[in-house]
Amino acid sequence: MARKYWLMKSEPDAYSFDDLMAEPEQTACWDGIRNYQARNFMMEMKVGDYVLFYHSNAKPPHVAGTARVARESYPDHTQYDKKSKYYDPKAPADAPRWQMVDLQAMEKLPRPVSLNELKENPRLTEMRVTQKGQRLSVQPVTRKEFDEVLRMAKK
DNA sequence: GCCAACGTTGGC
DNA sequence: GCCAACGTTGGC
Repeated sequence: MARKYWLMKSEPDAYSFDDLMAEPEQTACWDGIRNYQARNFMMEMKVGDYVLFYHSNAKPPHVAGTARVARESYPDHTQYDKKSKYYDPKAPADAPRWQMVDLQAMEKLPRPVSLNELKENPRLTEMRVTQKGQRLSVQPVTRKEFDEVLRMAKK
């Protein structure tokens, strides 16, 4: 089965690529996704898929690094944690509503690639993150798009 | 801080 | 099932 490629957003003030790099084994669970479309994409992920780690709400917003899927989707424990801001009182105890994956950091990009650069690159016009009003925090990208972002980071 | 775009909720 | 109200995302 061919590897798939994804883009995942995080606000660096909340959790940055460097934070992921600093984790034991550079690996962490991606909890807190509370959007069905984003969750469904995570449930499609397989170990070894590659991820562009995108910093939203940054100045400017940018792709910061790459990661790989280290564990396929499993229930997000924060939905049952009343002290968590991700607590979901409607999640049935026997049927988890929300799932997460584990991500392992791979490489920090040689330089960040800004959203504006992505928008200006004619090869990336189909990328969802470059399209207006596209807020989805987990989105598929093509291999060509993934490779193109890496190529841009090396110039 | 503003606000457009979008998703969710809940009354009817 | 419709849709207004509301909440969130996230660029600017």
